[in-house]
Amino acid sequence: MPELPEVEAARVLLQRVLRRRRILAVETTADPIVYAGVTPRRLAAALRGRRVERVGRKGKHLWLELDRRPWPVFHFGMTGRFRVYAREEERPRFWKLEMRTSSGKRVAFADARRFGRIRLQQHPEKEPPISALGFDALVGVPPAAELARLLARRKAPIKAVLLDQTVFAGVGNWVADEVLFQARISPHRPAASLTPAEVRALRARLIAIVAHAVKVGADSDRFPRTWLFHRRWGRDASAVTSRAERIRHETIGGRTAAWVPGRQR
DNA sequence: CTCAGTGTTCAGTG
DNA sequence: TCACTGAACACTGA
Repeated sequence: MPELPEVEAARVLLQRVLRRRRILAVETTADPIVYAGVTPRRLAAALRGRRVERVGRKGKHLWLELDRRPWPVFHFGMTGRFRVYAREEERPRFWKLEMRTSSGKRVAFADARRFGRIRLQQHPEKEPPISALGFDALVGVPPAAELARLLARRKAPIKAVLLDQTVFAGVGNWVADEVLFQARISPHRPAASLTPAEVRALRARLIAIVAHAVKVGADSDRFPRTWLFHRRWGRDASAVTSRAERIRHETIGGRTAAWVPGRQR
């Protein structure tokens, strides 16, 4: 579930469970793919006994700020998630790391598909991949004039540019489609072809969509019924919006785009 | 059995 | 050098 709103929901959850608490015990698995450049032994040693001061996030990356560096950095890939529970038997399937806290709770990072990554870094925000990100789509969206300047240099389809994390950090496939749907812009439009009014609309919808999704804890049942989100899944040729407009599915920028030709120009 | 998929990276092309 | 495209990655679930 991991675009910015889902990762922010995880950040809030972890902050609630871990903040100002000590990590008493750490369990690891041997997964050389998800463990990116760090051994289970080093990761456990870095975490055990540490106090969590706060939990940080930029784009789709999340990290724990401990009372001593280095810090663990998590990327969720397609299927990464955190779970909080009380007993070992409740450990989620595909768990990669479990921390037990001074409150007795357990926190695990799990990832079925293994596109997720766990790193150990001295200064996460100053090192790749986080240092290469653009503005954060929740707290860092620039003024319309500056955003227009960024887009003016790009001739790729706006859908592809929205997914470019070096520009819009945190935007993923469903957020990008939702923004273009609500702003009434075709995903095929070269980014540089957007008018100033369209850039303003795109910016306003991005801010509103991300803010709402975060406010409801990324619980999609609480997204407005008019959102494309509820109807975009599965390449269903008969899919329609809440106003009975036909939804088209096609590959743009290497991803499935769901959009409404009758409404997006 | 086949295919799509909430993401990123890398090789190849122009 | 840079922007862009498409394949590859690993695995589940429909």
